[in-house]
Amino acid sequence: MSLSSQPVRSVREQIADQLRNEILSDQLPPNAPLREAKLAERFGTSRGPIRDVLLQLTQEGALIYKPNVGVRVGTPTVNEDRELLISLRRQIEVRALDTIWGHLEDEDFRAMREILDGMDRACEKKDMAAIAGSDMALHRYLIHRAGSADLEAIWLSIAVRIRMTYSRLKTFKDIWSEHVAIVDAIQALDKTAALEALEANIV
Amino acid sequence: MSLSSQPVRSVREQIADQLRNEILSDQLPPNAPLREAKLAERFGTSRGPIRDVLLQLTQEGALIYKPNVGVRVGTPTVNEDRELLISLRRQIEVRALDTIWGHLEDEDFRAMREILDGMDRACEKKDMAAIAGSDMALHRYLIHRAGSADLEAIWLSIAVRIRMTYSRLKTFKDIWSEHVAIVDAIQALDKTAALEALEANIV
DNA sequence: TTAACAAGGATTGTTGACAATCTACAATCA
DNA sequence: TGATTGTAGATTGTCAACAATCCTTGTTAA
Repeated sequence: MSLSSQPVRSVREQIADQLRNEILSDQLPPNAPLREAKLAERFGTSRGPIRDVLLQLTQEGALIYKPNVGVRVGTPTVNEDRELLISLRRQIEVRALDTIWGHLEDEDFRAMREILDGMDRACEKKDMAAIAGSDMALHRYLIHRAGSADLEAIWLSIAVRIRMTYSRLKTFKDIWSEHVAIVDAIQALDKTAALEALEANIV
Repeated sequence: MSLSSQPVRSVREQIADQLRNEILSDQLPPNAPLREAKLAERFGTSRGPIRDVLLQLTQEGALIYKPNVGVRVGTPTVNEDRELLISLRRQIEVRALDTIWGHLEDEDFRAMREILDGMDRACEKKDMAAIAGSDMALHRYLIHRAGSADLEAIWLSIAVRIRMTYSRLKTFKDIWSEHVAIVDAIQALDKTAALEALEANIV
């Protein structure tokens, strides 16, 4: 097949991804208001599709909706609640790893390496939105390959609320290295290393 | 204060609750299509608010959306995935119980008893939508009182996907009794009994 | 008989306009 | 001076109309 077989992504999906990444990377900081009309102008649509996106992101946990007032960027979950969410997220990711173990193909590793390449470039450019997006995309790829849309949706809802922080790492490159280690261990079929790398990454 | 202080529920919220209950009780069976125009007629609104509701329920996990085609009722999660969701749900509910333990007031027990009365009436009438709604409402009350909107949203997303089944119980009255036992144990501050009743209920 | 194509109807997606609600600020009153 | 009220502008919520897409059925060709 010589023609591209990339899935066509809907306008809604693209806008949602873009805004989610901006929220996850703090480009849109907690409590920042989002205005339908401005976003419609920014993305070249009418307000209708923007409303859909804002509603989706609200349900995902990225935004807080107030009737007749609008939506604002939500505050990340903290303290014990965050600990519980991290624990839940880990359980889902470990389960996904179990499910896909030994079943990934060359195409899968090609796709994950591609995500890592994007992350590498984002780290070079210190582009936090793209870093956050790649981070999310890699983990999500594994969940997605495990095949349960339900677990994937719940995982997303948790991941969005946790808001990964990168302050524990010294350099941008460390963000990338940590994720490379996960993929390397999976590809080498070293489950102990994969689980360790994965759980060390979700904190 | 002699005037009612009941919170006003938005039209969207009321429609979402009604449809969710119908889905949870199988009145709207898996794979059944939902049509915007028909629902708009049924609820006396335009299609816009209905689209909002359908999008919300889709994100919650009750509906499956297909671009340009519409939404259908989702299929409950089964097998190992369901086991994991039940485990996650239990962890969230146990955490909520910890958080509220010893802090509930007379007003809370009045509210929960009121939900149980509604469940009792629903059982008499064998009204599955109302039973499912009461079941959800009681558990959700506890989560809500624990004070984390994030955990509440994730809990809802899990609960909707699990779809409680009542076939393990002999009579409609058993459904109610099982929930009475939970509230009784909480009110008596008997934590062991509360945890046992709660976990036995979520299967 | 089966597969491919065309057409009509059903339904969703988008748009712009109007109605409803909220917020911020100024003016007035006690 | 602080509290209350009124007003204007910003923004969301809803509506109806039109555009786009899909599904179903019927027809035709191999």
